[in-house]
Amino acid sequence: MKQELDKTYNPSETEDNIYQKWEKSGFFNPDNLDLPKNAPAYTIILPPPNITAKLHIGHSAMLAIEDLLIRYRRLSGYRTLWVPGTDHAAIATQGVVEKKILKEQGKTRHDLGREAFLAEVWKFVNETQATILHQTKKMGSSLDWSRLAFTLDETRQKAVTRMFIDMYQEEVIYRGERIVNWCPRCHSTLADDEVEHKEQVAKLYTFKYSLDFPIVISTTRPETKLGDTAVAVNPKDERYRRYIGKQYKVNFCGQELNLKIIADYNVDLEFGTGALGVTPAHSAIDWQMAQANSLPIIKVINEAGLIRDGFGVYSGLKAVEARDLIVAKLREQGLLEKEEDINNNLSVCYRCETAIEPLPSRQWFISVDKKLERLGGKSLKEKALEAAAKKEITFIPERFSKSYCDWMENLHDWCISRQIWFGHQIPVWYKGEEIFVGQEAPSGTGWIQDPDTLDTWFSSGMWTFSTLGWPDNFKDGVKSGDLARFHPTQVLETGYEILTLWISRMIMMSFFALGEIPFSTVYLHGIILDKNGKKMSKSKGNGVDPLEVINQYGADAVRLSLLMGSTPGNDTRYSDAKVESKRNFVNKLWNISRFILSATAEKFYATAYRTAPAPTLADKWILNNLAASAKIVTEHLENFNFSLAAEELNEFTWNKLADWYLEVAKIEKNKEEILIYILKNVLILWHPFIPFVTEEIWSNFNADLLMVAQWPQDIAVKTATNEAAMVEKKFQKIQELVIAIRNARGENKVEPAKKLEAVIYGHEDSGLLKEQMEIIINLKTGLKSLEIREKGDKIDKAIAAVVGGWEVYLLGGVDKKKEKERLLKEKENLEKIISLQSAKLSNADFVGHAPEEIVAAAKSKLAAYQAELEKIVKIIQGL
RNA sequence: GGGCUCGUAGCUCAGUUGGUUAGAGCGCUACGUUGACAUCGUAGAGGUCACAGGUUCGAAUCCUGUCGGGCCCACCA
Repeated sequence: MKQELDKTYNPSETEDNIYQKWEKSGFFNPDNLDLPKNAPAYTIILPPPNITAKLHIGHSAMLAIEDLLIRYRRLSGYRTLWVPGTDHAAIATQGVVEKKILKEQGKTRHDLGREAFLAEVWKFVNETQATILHQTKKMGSSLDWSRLAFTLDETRQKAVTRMFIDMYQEEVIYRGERIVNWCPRCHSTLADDEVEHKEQVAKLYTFKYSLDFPIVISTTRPETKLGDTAVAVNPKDERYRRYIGKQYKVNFCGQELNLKIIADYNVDLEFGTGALGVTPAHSAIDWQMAQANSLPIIKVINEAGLIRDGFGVYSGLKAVEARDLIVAKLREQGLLEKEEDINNNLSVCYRCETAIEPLPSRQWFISVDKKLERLGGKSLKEKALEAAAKKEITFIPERFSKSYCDWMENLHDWCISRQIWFGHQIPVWYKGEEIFVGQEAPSGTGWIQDPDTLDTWFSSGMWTFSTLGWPDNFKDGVKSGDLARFHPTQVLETGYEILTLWISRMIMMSFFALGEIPFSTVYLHGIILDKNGKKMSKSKGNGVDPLEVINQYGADAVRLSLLMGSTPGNDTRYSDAKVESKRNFVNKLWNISRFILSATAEKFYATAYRTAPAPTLADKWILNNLAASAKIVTEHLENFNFSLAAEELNEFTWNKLADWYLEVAKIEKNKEEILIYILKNVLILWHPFIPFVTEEIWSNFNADLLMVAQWPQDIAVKTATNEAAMVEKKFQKIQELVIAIRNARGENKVEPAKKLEAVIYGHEDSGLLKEQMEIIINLKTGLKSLEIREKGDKIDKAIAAVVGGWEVYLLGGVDKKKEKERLLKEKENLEKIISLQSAKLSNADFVGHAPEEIVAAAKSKLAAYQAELEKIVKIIQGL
């Protein structure tokens, strides 16, 4: 039953219904798509949002881009899969819940105990997860919910455990002692990238260990000097060269130290005294020096940030207290030479901002350098670098390939154990000195599981294949099921800020598990800043809630505003005004459709959208433009130029279809088939960008779903190329003429009510039909009384406009004097342009070097200008 | 210290291997709007493409340098 559409589009009334319709259809799941057996797969695994909080507008941008890619491919006949999921975000989540129970119950996690605390975390996780999934659906995301995953669900736990065991057996995972970033408050290690640097003013103390020690050193942390085992100097430093290799016994504030003088290029000659006390246990760089020089390691500070036993009066003190005491003692002994303020960067925990204490500790590591048989004798690092170098994985924009490689080359072994409770517990069991690695404890009593959990990136690093059924779908090196059909995936789309954190890990994990890349293209989007160009953050309160914006403007408008006017890898600013303008466009499209459907009888609704009906001039023009635009849009989408694709479509839809063709269609008859044809194609082309409104309009005249229609990548251009060009030229002339008439009318300040008359002289080779001229000009200018005469007839009225081969005379309200002035000015302009153009053409280099078609264009342009000039000169003489 | 990035209209941004007169949206000005759309239409104003050199017949685009914004990494003993 034919129904008139509402005057304005109301997103909030339709979006939920449309989404339900999509879900019910089952087409989010590629298994339900009606496709030939050999249809190529197109897979994107959604970067799982952290379940620490609800989604922000940045997530919306991610969803908009990925859904665009997915919908475009689905329409293009791919076996399209987009897998949803969420990330347990171990440390971050535990931190949020710890804060929550401290606030609500006044308890710490230790008060609750591991089991009760984890129950609290899971409660929180389930609530947030529901919110996130709801928000994701509101954006219109065509995710296959039947494959929903969580980085810590049962399936993923199995996969993670298996990965750990495999890596342990290949000795990629090992247990070792290392300097780690230790947060004394969180009681956990932090990865290097979880450490933040805070600028501060620190005291730099310059002193001697004892009176009989020859070298003066500087430090900001005198308390750690209790564990010094060497003094390092730069080998180039003349001042200290003679000491290198010597051993000294000193008494430093009551502590006996054995100090060796070593040479190391890491020592900066300029800083302090150019000599550095080496404390292997409490500085990463000192640890390296200690390894290189086989120095003993003395631990001074414990996990609680207190001085350990065995350091006399200092034992049990906080590090800062010990520092004061030592400084006082040095001063008392006259050893302290200088005390000055310096700027330095304090390493702090990214969560609680507690100062990091570098400590040696037994942790689990993944070796990135171990050569592996399964990788043809190459290491994970080498394979990961090779993938980028050989362009097996390409980056968009390309510059991130360099960042990735730089980072990868400097990568050290990855510490994967964390001293927190929420996460994948390490599948290692201890009984005294015995150690067992496996899913379950071995038989026998007394086995205790390692209390630590895995770094959250361990499980998210496996995301492309743990979501596709690994390890069950991988036996004896052969993939099966989803893994065979969808891995490697096509695109990994995410923010550039986790290029190193996540992407690098996924690549290494995939090589280890499957020997292949996880994805072939990495598309990186920028950050959405607030309207002042500042990062959005909870503490600043400048975040934008996607649901609120969707409620106000509709999901389509939000999507389009995030997709347009932005380029990969570059940050963009969010503004309501932009969303509003996109909402206006959505409404425009709605009204275009409303007009077409109301002007079309129901029996035409079935018109095929794959073949174009036979056209008149204006029809040919719009069809050529549709075909050309479809081609350009497709190219832009293939090249990830979403913004340009949308701009092209916008230009076609608004400026060509609505502004010109629909106006023609109001006069010319029998356009129903062609209108439906165009509308269907326009809706398909727009669907990946604005799925809701397009599907809603489509449902008014189609029984099937738009989301599985056929992309017009090769719609026939009925006219030959040269004919298309001619059509375009003719139509352009009409457009120019119309605009000229409007201008003339405006300049002559003629009241529209006067219903101007005009006489238009046709040029013999303009190739336009009088009737076509009449229709369009009449319509677009409001000139009701229009007369078109053959050239040669004389008329003594003032000329208003000259366009191409056409002269327009307005029969009323023309001031001859004014007109002459105007024409003289135009003449002057033309002469200027002509002289410029001739100069250009007479330039031998231009003709010799510029492409032929540009030279030809310049020539014809010049000819056109000259013709027009002649005409104007003639008219001026007549005035 | 190393690296990346940006500087184009009042604002937010496009501009894809250098090529006719540099674009869009918003804002602004003027005019208009009786049946697709005021979430609208028509027209207009507004740009030394940060600056200075260079390469080229030709530069917003490539090179060098300067200034200014942003980001990342490392180090800060």
